[in-house]
Amino acid sequence: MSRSNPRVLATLERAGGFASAQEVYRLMQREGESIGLTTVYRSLQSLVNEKIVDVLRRDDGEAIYRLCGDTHHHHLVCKGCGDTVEIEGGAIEKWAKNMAQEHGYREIGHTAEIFGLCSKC
Amino acid sequence: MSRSNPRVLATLERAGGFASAQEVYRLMQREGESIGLTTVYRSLQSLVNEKIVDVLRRDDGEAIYRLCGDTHHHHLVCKGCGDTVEIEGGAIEKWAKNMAQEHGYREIGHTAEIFGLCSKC
DNA sequence: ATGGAAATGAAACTCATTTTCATTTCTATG
DNA sequence: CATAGAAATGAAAATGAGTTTCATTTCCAT
Repeated sequence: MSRSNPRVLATLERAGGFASAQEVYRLMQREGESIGLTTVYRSLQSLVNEKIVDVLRRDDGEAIYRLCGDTHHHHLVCKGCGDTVEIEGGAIEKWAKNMAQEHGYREIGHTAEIFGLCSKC
Repeated sequence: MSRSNPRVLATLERAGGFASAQEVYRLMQREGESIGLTTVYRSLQSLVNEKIVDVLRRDDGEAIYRLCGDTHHHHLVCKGCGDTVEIEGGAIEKWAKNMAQEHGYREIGHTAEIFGLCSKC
């Protein structure tokens, strides 16, 4: 198993805590850091597993990685500019739990994202 | 410009109103329909432009197409056997609308899936 | 008919992401 | 210190979704 390369995390932070793997890679290259694209992907993957980083998808399907706080939350993403708001999902948690119970499911997880156009777009 | 091929729409309907382009294509092939992958993509694209169909993204980034207006529902998926239950999401709809309004977002859509282990697994 | 516009699909292409595998770097233990 | 095994690394090849190109076919309107 690979562990997350700290330089990747540092770069993601420097990028405003929001970038795709390719962007992180290009950024590191441009700043003269010697690293392989494979390692960038692996590190981001590890950061996701360690729940230090969150993955979302751009409209074109490219994965974007984003530093996130530890409270479990959901996202409100603008389809226009990609701006993201972290939101509480109390209602969702309950809904998920209810639905799961109703159908006899255990060890529940869920995903929920809202997307639309922000006031600026 | 191309127009949407009615057989593609029919197949998407038959698929439960919810499938990726590749799935629609494979389904048509399996059922002996003669069609090219390109046409499937073009037709789905047109259906999206005509707002007959909606696009979402799977977790792996693959685009999935969904009939609009179709009373929209969510899925409860078993991580073990892949069994899927379609569920109502009234609570989610309200939550999404509220959150969006609260942050000044318009033209809202959302995704929400629950996953866990079913009673058999 | 017939000429042009729209539709079609095979194949080549793009591009993000994953896999493979040989090499390098650590690290624990003798 | 030596050194063997484990983990990390990255170049290159592979994968797979989606797009583009272009030659061919199908549709119509005249």
